[in-house]
Amino acid sequence: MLWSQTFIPTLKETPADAEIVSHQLLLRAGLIRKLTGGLYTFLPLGLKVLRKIEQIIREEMNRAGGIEVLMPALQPIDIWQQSGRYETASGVLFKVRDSARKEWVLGPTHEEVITSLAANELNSYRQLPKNFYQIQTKFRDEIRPRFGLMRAKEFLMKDAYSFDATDAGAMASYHKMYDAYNRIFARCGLQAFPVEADTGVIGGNYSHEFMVPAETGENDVVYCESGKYAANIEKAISRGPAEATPTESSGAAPDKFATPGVVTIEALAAAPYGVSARHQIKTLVFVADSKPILVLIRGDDSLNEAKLMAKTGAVQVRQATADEIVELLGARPGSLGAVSATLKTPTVPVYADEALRGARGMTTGANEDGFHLRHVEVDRDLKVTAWYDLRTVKVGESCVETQQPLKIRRAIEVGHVFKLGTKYSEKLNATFLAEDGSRHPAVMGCYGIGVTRTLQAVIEQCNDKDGIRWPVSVAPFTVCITPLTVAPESQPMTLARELAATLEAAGIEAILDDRDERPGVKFKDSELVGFPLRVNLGEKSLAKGEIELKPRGGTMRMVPIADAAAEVIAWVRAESARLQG
RNA sequence: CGGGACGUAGCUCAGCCCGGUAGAGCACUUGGUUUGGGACCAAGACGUCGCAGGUUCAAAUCCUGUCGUCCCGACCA
Repeated sequence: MLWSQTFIPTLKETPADAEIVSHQLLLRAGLIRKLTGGLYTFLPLGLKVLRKIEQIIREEMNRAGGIEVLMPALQPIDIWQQSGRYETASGVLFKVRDSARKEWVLGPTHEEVITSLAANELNSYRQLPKNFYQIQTKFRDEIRPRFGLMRAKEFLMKDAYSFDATDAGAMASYHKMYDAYNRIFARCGLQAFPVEADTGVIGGNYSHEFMVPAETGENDVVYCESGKYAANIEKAISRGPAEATPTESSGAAPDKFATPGVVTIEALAAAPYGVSARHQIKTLVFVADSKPILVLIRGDDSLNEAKLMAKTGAVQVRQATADEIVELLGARPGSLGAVSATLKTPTVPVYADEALRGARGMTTGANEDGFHLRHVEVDRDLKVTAWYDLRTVKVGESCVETQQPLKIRRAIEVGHVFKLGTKYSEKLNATFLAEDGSRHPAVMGCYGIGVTRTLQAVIEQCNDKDGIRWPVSVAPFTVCITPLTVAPESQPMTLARELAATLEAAGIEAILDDRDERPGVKFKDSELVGFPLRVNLGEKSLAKGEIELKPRGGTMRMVPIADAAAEVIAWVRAESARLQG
């Protein structure tokens, strides 16, 4: 491929609306251009990388027994109503109407479609297990598109769905995908690792996310350095708070005292009150599926809303408004409590974090503006509807596996595997006949990879001050051949054309920079775009009978003209071998 | 949807406070000189100052509204 014959609009300056380095480099290296927020055009080089990642995914999915299909992006709403997600996922659903005013959705994911297919086509245990996958554009009405391809309204996703006759079979399918994902990301040159994850709107009961460590990621991962424990912070557990919850009893009854103007944990912890956060009970009011609930957390902990949703089974949870709180409790935020005697509405459910079990000598709001209660004993003074682990794990807490201190780091989620169970197969009647003639819903799993996000994650992980450093497996071109003069019959250009032809014949993709530009421009561009190996053909070296090999980010090496092609091929083969998972 | 910032040439930005001729660098066109790390000289082309109202003799500049973009929070591959 000749550079002049394709389209690589590099930018010397950083576009103003790109915040993170991978987004900046996507634009500067001429891989993508924005149409509008959350929607991007892939330019030739970006598309080449995308196709390479797709191909790696396809190879590994096929190797793991996946069967490729292609489902409609435009979907009827009835299957979404049947699964119940027309409501629960309505926040991300793009809805469109046809000329007859009939409503459709643009698929954000395909459990409904594939399960409908399975309902019709998979009727016998003899047909199971099956794992269908596709690589397709997804549409999500993201509340806030962000960071270029990281969170877009439209993005390319590989999604796979497994159907098994038994739970054990479903676990086996799950682990096949888990292993395939590890290979896929390794082959893409990414350092990605699986962590335990919350299942969210998709539902199900077992799940891992594949995370790429990066400061710009949108997730916090809690992990133990032993490697024995890693989980998304939404799901993570520990052996509890570093400091124990107070349990010593003074025997005194709850005592109301005036705290004018005190509406925060910090204010109550400060003089003249001096009630440390650990001795306070934080009372939060939420509306869960339209019903108010009270949530109790130790004063120095923070609530994990994902856990709240998961544990209570609520589908939609939001914080109550100030007006709703006053109506429910008769006081404003800052003076709220759950002590039974102070509750205006005693029937309201009270969910308490495990860390508060047996707590005594606590202080909490009196449900009267400007007053708190002290000497509160949870078991004696409160009626707790249910105890759950609701707190967010903090750095340094003890690992449940090893008791070592836990760490937290930011990461980008590039893949997610779920064991779904029979949630969708039951709702959409995907049942099969077992050997004994009994009918059962298929046991399902679903498995996603954000292909476009993976592309950007590679850039986020592989770059330096000069630009991108593509792993050979996904580089748009493996070799950039750079003649320093481009007159058609010049020696550099003649040798460049020969080398390009030889590499092509060896199955190595090369781009020949035939632009009549000064060497500096060509060097800068090739480094910005990030081709793994550049071959310089300049009169200076050629006069000594040499050609220059410059690996991206490595040191230049001279090789005799006659050996150049063989040396390049050997280099590429060695690099490729390193990335074979 | 809440909070913040910003919309001026293809790109990066100045001008706005204090109203009065719309600017710079890069990119682009032409000619010349250069040619191993984003060249130089000269000439040129490129703008409804996001949009709509208002105030004013006069608005990029002041006021109101609106649209868009980016960042922080709730959502997710």
